[in-house]
Amino acid sequence: MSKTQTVKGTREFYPEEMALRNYLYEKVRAASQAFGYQEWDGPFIETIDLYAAKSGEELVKKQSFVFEDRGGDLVTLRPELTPSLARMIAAKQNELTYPVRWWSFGPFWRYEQPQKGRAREFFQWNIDMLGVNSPEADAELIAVAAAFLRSVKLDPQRAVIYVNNRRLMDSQFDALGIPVEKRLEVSNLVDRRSKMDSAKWDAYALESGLMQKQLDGLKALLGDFDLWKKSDELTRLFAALEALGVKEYVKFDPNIMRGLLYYTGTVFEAFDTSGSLKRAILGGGRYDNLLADVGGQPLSGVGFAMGDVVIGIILQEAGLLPEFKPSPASVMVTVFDESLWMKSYALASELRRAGLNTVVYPEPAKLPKQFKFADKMKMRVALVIGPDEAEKEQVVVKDLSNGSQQTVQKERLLDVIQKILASL
RNA sequence: GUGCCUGUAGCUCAACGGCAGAGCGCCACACUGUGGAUGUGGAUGUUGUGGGUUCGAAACCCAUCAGGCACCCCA
Repeated sequence: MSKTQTVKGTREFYPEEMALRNYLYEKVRAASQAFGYQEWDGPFIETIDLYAAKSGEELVKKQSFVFEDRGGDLVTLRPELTPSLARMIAAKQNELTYPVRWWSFGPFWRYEQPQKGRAREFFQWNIDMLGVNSPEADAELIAVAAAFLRSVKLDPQRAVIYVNNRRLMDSQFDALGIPVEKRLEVSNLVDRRSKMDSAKWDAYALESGLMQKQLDGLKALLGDFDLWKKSDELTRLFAALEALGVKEYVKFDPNIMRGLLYYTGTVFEAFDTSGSLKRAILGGGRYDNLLADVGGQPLSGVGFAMGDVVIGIILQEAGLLPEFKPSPASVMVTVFDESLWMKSYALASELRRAGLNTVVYPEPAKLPKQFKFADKMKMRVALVIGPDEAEKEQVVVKDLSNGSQQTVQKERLLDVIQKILASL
């Protein structure tokens, strides 16, 4: 072990991990762009004040990396993106073209206890639509999430997006006579239910001030998976999801509450149903009042976020990651001996100019060693220029996937290589 | 920030308080014009770190760091 350790909860991306990160980025971009969303980003460092307004005390006081800069101002590594989004939208509120559809994929930091699925430094996909307040807009965001899940080959049996609606739950809480000031506590109670055994949970609920009748009502509520039919918003949402072709990924669940204060309508969370992780893959919902806190006019939005850590573990455990290819080059030119060294270098250069990613062995070495290297780097084609070939302007082309090889004239070389690369 | 568990070779793990080991991987050779397979040989290390107990510590105790599980929160 080296003497200096990494900072707790940070992550080192060796080429294999970097490939996974780029794979996620690629799929995130594809899903976002398929629905016409524009890529954007905010600063990685913000003032602490930006988050003080709306993010919730927990996030600001306990989970942010806060520093005093050299000028004495308190700054923080961004723990989430939504406040930056709100400010940037507010700053150009009257010149943007609505609806705004924006997505982003970048680093975030939270000072948390690292464990499986949670790091202090992570990458997060954020995607939002602003300026339209409708269940159909909510459905579009859920459809983007489903499109992503589909694109990484997580099928609806494996990944489910659970949906609920804050307004629906509020009206149900009203009916039970649960006062507004108790809502947050009840929300937390609901969030906790799956983690406690039911007798304990009952006792805990009563202890927190619910009457027995309210508790019974609450339990009936949380077990009612047809409750969505009472909500016009959710009825429209599910109709839209069906039209968008993603209905099989989505289920109504009255137990989905979500802790963040700013959600006002539809809320949703995606989970892996069969893996070892019980953490949300992604989560989001509708928010209505975000811009007011940064000085903008009221503007409604809907969006969600997905961290790279949980989805990465799930895809790995499910065996859904594409095979890691160490070298971005598929072609390697061997160096036969010192006298032919520069011939190999020249050939490699020619191939690169023709658009082929090409590795050339950096020194003369025994051929077995060079071939072993090409094999380990999972390259597809190895080229040899020995004395015989050099004399006749030929090159030996070996297909490393099956061991077959042929000697070709240099003019035909590109064609032959390209044919091999094109075949599976 | 709190509680519990774990930390030994690159990886997965073993070793009763008594000489630190195995499998896989790695390197070399068999193979001086050809990778994967096979065989032979080789190197694995301040037992996370620092202290203590003991004739003797990888093991027991304390501290510390890191990881995991739960709480909290959440992507």
